[in-house]
Amino acid sequence: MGQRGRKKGAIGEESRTLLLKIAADEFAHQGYYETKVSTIVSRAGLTQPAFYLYFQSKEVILQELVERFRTKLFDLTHKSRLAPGTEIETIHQRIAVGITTVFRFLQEEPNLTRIGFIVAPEAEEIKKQLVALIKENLISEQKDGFFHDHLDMDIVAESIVGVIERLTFTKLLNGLKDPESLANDIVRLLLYGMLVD
Amino acid sequence: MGQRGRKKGAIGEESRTLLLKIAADEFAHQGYYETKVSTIVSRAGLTQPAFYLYFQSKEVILQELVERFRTKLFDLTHKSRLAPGTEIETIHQRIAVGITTVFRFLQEEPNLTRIGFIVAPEAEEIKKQLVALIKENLISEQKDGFFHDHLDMDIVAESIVGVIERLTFTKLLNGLKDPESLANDIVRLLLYGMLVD
Amino acid sequence: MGQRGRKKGAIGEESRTLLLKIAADEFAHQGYYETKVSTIVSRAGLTQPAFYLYFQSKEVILQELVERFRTKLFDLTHKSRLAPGTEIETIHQRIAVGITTVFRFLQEEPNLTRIGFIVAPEAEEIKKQLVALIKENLISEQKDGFFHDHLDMDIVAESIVGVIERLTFTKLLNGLKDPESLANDIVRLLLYGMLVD
Amino acid sequence: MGQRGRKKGAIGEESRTLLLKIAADEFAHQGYYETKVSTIVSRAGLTQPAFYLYFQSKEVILQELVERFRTKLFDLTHKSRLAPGTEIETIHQRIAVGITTVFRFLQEEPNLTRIGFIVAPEAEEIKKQLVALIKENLISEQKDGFFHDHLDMDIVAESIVGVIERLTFTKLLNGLKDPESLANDIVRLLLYGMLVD
DNA sequence: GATGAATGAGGTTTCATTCAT
DNA sequence: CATGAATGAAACCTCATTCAT
Repeated sequence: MGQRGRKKGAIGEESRTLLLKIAADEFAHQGYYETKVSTIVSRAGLTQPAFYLYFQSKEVILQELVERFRTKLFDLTHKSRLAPGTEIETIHQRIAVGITTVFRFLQEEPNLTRIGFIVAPEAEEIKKQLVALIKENLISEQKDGFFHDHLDMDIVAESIVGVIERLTFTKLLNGLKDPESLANDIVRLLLYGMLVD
Repeated sequence: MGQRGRKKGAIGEESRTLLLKIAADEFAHQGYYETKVSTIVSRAGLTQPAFYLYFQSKEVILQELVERFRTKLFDLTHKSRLAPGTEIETIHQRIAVGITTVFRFLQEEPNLTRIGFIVAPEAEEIKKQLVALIKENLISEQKDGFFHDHLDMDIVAESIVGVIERLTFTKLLNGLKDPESLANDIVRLLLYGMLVD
Repeated sequence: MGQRGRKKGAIGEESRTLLLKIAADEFAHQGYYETKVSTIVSRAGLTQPAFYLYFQSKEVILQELVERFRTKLFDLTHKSRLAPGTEIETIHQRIAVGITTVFRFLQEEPNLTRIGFIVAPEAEEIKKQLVALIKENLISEQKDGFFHDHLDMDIVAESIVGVIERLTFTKLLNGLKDPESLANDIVRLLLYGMLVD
Repeated sequence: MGQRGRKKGAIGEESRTLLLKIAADEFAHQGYYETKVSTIVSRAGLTQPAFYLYFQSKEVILQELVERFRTKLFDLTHKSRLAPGTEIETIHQRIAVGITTVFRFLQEEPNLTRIGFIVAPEAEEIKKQLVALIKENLISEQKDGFFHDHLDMDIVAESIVGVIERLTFTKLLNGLKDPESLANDIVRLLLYGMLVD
């Protein structure tokens, strides 16, 4: 399809996408309230009414970004759960892979990550869902005898999410560390503990 | 005491304190932007100009609350560091006590906690300071041979703060868990790990 | 007739007519300002620019509807005046027939009626013309000795229009009464009065 | 009370009253949609936010005016009903007095009248209430044998309101006729009819 | 004949903040 | 110490209308 081969409505779709991208950037870096529709459109080379051609309101565009984040995040965690680890994998490896996957996604979508974890009104809800998912996995592995019986997997799951969140913003998104090594750090710490025996 | 029996200035100080308390509540529960000066003053039984008698601006009153949080938090962690643990204490106990102290404070000041950890623009900075403090302690204990050499104490400190933050909001501030047991959970998890040997 | 069998322009005329009809409906029921061009075109299955293919502006389409109403209304009253009543007719009958004719038209064009009587900026002007017409008739009949000399036919004509307008909206357009009986009610009331002799 | 004797809040009350008065004028002459808050406040020598100090919205200030109209109108018709006509009064006089009272009020409040009868979304409702009130009176007088049995008092009441409305705008509010003579015209017409016996 | 895309202009409303008393 | 009254600034949003295809 040549440069004149634009599909019907292609240019509108482009504008919409552009607005979404810029909005994500603004929301991520300025927060909801400091993000002005006027800024978004002017960065897109458009005027204000154009914004309302594609989104009902400022709130709604945020929602769209949040849903995008939520969906991708849970799709991915779901998929990674189904992907059967090779038999040989140690539990360490299996968990590390899961966490790596999450980190990879967060790294690929830094703006959505800031939005979904911080800016969104539903941020807490999203994290809760993540906790629930992780907790499920942990419990099944606990039943399999991998983890101490006395561990409260709710607390552990919350902790993991707390750690992931913190390291995401302090080490991952600023390029200080990569997904793999971060995941490894976490797994090693949590599995074996800090104490010298 | 007659209507003129109030000590001069007392009532002003009272109003100021009241405004601060209400502002903390509003900021904590509505966030900065959804907190309206008009709401604060009306809850205080005052009028808008009265607000500006005590605080230069909405931003400034937030600052004051943030500084209050920061100061208390670091005073406390400082003091707790100086308080010499009994010789006999295990490392487990020593760390647990430190974390308990932090949790106790956060629990006593739930509004300031939300403000210092979430609402404040300097939230990240505050957490970084906390990380630094914890990291110092950890390194010294690592040098004393308590912890594995290979552990990156920066990551560990970040993780601890991440865990503390998360558990504060999901377990502590809503009364689901108390400081001691939370601290214990954390210490046990981090010191000994999850793995069955 | 195949899909290309339409006579050129036919479809354009159809669109124009459709837009007019829908606009009449919207103006009649929502008023001028609550009627949105976007609504009109979308109800017509068209897009906004299409609207401007047929009408210069929202104001102009209203004008066209108003003129349609005005023309029809005065055509009809004119014609009904020329149609010679049978010699035998009582004055009662003659007037009743005139009013019936008006009501019939208003009933057939409820939307135009609402527009011409309420929505149009020229509503007052239109009613004034109607008053003038009626007044002329009345005066000639007064000269013929049918009506009391002392009656101010200006007031009477205004009254008749007032009554017609009110009964149109409260009894005619909602189907509560038909043109004939309404006309009769009016004529009886005005000719013979309410009083028991 | 001297010129410095202003009661607390007096000046605010003045602004509010002024805004109401100007708004009434604007609504009456420009209609709701062509009335701009900016015009109202600038005519009052104020700025836009001042408007919202006294009224929640443009819609609400219209409502307040409408209610003012409605209340006054019905208060007055109520009172005039209770005021016992002298025994000696003819039915003609009694009715004329009632209509005169209404006209006097409409004349005193030309802006509210335009608002209540034309501009208000509830205009129709208000007129309906007026019709109901008049109808009641008429029926009781019909039972007393003053009026023909065959008259449908619903139609008559609607007619009276139609006439009042029309004559108000075409004869009363522009000073062409006074309340008394208008009322007389109406009563004479409706009671005795137009026909020469 | 019709559309996708966009805009100019303007309107209502909100809120932190200040002035004069 | 406090208030009544007001404002500057700006945000979001709507709508009729047009341009280029």
